Amino acid sequence: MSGDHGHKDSQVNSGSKASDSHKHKDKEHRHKDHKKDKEREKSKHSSNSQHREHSEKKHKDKEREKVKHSVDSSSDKHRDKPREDKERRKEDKIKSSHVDKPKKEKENGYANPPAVKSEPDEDNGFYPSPKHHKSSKREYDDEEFEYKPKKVKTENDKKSKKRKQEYDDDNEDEDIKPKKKIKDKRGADGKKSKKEEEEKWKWWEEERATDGSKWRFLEHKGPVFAPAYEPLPAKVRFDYDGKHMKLSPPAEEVATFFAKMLDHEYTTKEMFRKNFYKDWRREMTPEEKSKITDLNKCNFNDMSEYFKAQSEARKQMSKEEKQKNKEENEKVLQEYGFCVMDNHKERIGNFRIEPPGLFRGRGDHPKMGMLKRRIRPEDIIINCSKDSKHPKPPPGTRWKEVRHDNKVTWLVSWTENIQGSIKYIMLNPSSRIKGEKDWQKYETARRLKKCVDRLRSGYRDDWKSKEMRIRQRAVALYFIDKLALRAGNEKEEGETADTVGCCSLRVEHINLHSKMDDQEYVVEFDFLGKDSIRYYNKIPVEKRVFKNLQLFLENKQPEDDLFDRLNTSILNKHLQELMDGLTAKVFRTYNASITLQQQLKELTCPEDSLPAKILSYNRANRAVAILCNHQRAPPKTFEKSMQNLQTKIDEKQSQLSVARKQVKSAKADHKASHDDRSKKTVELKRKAVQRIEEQLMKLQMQATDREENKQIALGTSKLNYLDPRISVAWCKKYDITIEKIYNKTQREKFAWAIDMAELDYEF
DNA sequence: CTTATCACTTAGAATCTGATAT
DNA sequence: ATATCAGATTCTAAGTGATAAG
Repeated sequence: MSGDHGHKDSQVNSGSKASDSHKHKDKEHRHKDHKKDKEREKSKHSSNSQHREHSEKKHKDKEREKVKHSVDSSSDKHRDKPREDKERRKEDKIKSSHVDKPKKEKENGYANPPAVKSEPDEDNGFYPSPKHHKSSKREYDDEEFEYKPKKVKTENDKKSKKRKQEYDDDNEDEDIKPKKKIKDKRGADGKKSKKEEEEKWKWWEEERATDGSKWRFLEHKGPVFAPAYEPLPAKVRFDYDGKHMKLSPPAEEVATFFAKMLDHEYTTKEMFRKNFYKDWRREMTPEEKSKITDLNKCNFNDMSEYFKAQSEARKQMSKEEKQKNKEENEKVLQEYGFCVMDNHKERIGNFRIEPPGLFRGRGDHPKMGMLKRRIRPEDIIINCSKDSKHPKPPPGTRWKEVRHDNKVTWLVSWTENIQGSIKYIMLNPSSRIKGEKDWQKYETARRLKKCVDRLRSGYRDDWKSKEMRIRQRAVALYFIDKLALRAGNEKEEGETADTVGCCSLRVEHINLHSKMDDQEYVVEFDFLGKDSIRYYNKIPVEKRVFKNLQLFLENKQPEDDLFDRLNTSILNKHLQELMDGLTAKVFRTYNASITLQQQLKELTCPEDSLPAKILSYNRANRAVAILCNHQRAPPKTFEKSMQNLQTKIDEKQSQLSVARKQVKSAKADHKASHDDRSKKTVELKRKAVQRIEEQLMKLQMQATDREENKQIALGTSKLNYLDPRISVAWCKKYDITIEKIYNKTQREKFAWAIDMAELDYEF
């Protein structure tokens, strides 16, 4: 498929993920009666360790001998391990400082384990990441009361020169900001200048707080509530058992939620119907309850038709009406869509409270169809600073609470009734508070890059450990690193769909094949991950991993945990010891970003046309999306849109042949007449051919891109996993405008990267 | 330790919008 | 002008991981 264009990099080529396997809708896949009750779990472990005494195979015995469960061996771990690590690291450094790595070197290759370490030895990060040094993190050296944008933090020499020009204006900044803030609400002039300044605010050139506080001043208008329910016009019918029935407003409202989803597959699902019906009944009057006893006898069709007509009517609205609507929205946005945080007006991400409706859980969710209740002001907790103008609850209501907690970033929260979890209103990704965190995330991943070889040889050693828990940890980490699996927290059973990540993999999720086709030691993964997206992959592993997996599987039932002595908390604790700030998810970020960087190097030809370069970029992006298993349902209009494109290509092709003929005849003309005029015509026609060729090329690129992208979602990795500076640098290197790869929203989110990355940026 | 809670990031689908084709 | 479509935007569910509580 797409990403593999002859690169030998293991992240990209690892395994053979069936690209056609996406959503797993079948129920069989999920075992319903998987009871993970703790008692059973525990007893299993103890019996496990007993069982392990009688053996079948010789080499297994040997394996077993080496591995004792931690119960008896927790104290006999190798004491000298840390020292070893240190030594190794030193050695690596020495080597690497002399061996200049060729640019091409794969940064994360497993294929050839680190004979020579290749990381550049530039340890001092060029900006002080707060996560970096825990020690300094929580001390706040400048005084609480004054928020002064200070000069840019100490920078590494090589970077500083290019940043220098930009931060000379500290003082100016400082003066402008308060003024600007006051001016805010005023007329055109104030607004305009404010806008420009705000857009240009370079928070990344300012100091970050080093205590735990997230802000010093926060003022906002509170949330926008869902519009109140408007009862249906009398003519809209609801029929029960063939007879018209007028529902009470509360029951009717919930019925409309169902009616609006009638065309959706959800409403055919047993679980959905059951949950909906149960919650619906609770909204009914006693009479309704006694009359309505069977959901199957309910006819929502007329209601459904009514809503369809409504949305149709909305589409048919006149331009003026639409315009008016738009302005209305804009007004709400201006009023509620922004807040003031530390002297800057910032965009809020989701300022509207989620309207009531039926819960749409993904995959086989036990709660799908339940009523998501309406949120009232009394449910709302407001967070803002004490000295701000507090948001007002709607007339006649009050907030649940107003608090002033600057250790958190949210402005509004409420508790949702399906899972009992808390929902938040937070800032937009373009905000300082999100941007800083994002930047920091990539810096942590870059620190991982510097020590990943050490870590890798560490976990390889651990495959041989005497302790079961350490072996499990090491194999799990190998999967997380090599396959970019998620950590896999435990989930409460019965509350959510049955999905897993690495640490929560069960025996039934893998199959071992000591021989498969022409490969040895193949592990076949088949499980549902986040959002119930299927992960299917066959991947050859090292013999030692394979043997370990066999060991982990011994005496277990399909529904038992593969890594019974491991969970995310243990794993992350371990990772934290290996590197400050390291957690399982950092590997995903690291591997995604490093893969993009490599792929871009490999796939981009400097002499390619612009569309070809864009295709290369998308292919690099796609390689990452495949690695991270970011799938999507093929768009409903996919086939059609491919056809449309093909039609265009055909057209262009015939245009091209026409144009070519014209060149020929023009040439003939010129030969005959030899005059200037005909010569000009030849040139003109040639140009036309060239232009059409280019256009054709572009269309073909587009078609290829789209085809390859049929069920792969690029957005998630682009937005969450790829260090934007890699992309910015790539654009600069090949003289491609940033707009070609980032749309407006993305440019806003990545403003920091666009501003700071130069063409030589290395992740 | 285990479990619960909280805050925050990551995720695909649904919906909207505005450009382009008819 | 209107319909269609693709890309942008919104929506909110579902993860991760830190920390508090038991």
